[in-house]
Amino acid sequence: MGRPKNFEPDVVVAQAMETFWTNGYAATSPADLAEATGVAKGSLYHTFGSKRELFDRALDLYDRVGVALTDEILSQPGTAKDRIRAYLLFIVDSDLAGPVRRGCLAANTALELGGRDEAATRSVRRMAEGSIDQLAARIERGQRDGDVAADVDAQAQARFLMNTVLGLRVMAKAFDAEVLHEVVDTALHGI
Amino acid sequence: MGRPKNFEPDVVVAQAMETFWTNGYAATSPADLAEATGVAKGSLYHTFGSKRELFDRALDLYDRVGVALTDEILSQPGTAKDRIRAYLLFIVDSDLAGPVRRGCLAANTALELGGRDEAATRSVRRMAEGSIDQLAARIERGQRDGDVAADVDAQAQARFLMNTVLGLRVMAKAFDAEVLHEVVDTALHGI
DNA sequence: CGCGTATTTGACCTTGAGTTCAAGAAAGGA
DNA sequence: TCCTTTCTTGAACTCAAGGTCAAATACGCG
Repeated sequence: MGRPKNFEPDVVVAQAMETFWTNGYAATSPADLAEATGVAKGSLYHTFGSKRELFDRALDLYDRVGVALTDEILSQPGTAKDRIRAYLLFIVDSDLAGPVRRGCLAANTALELGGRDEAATRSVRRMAEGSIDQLAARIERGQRDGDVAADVDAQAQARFLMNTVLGLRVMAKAFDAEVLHEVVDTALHGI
Repeated sequence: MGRPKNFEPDVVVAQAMETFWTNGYAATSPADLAEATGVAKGSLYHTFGSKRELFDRALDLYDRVGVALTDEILSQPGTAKDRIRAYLLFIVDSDLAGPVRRGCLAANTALELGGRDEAATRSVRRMAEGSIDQLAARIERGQRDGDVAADVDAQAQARFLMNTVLGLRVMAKAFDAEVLHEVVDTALHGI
């Protein structure tokens, strides 16, 4: 009953995510979103309530995609060190591949809204903790497999690697591949 | 001749820097700046031309202060590793000390304007390269002093440390002292 | 003292952001 | 078929951002 939607909310969220990712939260206007999604402003508000709610859904999608991608890369065959290197290089290279250096939506959000916006800070923290857990799990598996020394503190290493990833996404805004790859190599010395 | 200024431009730039640092570039309005500095909007425009030019001067001040502070910390007595640790801890702790986690003005700018704004990207890159040079110089001094192994690549380590600093300033938005201190310790393993 | 110059200021202007809404359109059910 | 319901849409609204300006103000100088 009622007129059917003529767009897929999930698709719109994905398109909105791209727009927010490229421009940042504040610099993305409802008009931009309407143009990017092909859905009129009024419809967007009807479906999502507000710009902020749409953003929350976009951030959530970003998280889910990121977790899946991380999992896929880390679980391929190889030592922990190799897989984590592949993970870091993947981040660097996909960042460098696009026409615009967009960095990480979550990190961008942390810096743009973090501190003032309580909810945003919590989301970002939760996402970071998720990534840390994925990395720690892979390091622990490496210890069981015998390719990582037993005395390595997996949790500490994972946090450190998360920190490196965040650094890389900032560095990627201003430095080129050579420098970033060197940083990746240096960061991996501890594993 | 003519009416004298009744404010010190340098002081206003410093106050503007604080405001931009706390709120971000876009989220700081001319009205905010007028309130923070105690100077009317019209006067600000008369003296500085535009919000953007004021921001450029604020960023420049931030850079000069940062360079001086870094130099002071790195040149105090101790091994390279100890001094760099002190530097990292100083950044973390001063970030955590304030009521708001403001991170690094330069990094915030890089993420907020980087990519779209060519001039901002260049400024930030130049500032990062300056910090890298300071760190590299300190490591090389450590090698001459004999407290850093001769086979360490000072430039690569310095870039890596810069990356770590940027990561820390993002992490500081969402994590607490314990985690950040642990990251500092882990990052210093390579020196 | 009055004149020219440089500064100060709040009022004013334009533009666009974020949101709401009334009217119309497309479905199913009676 | 007409009605109800749900969705669509551009117009319209409010508010504030970023910037301009004319009038008022304060100094040095002849």
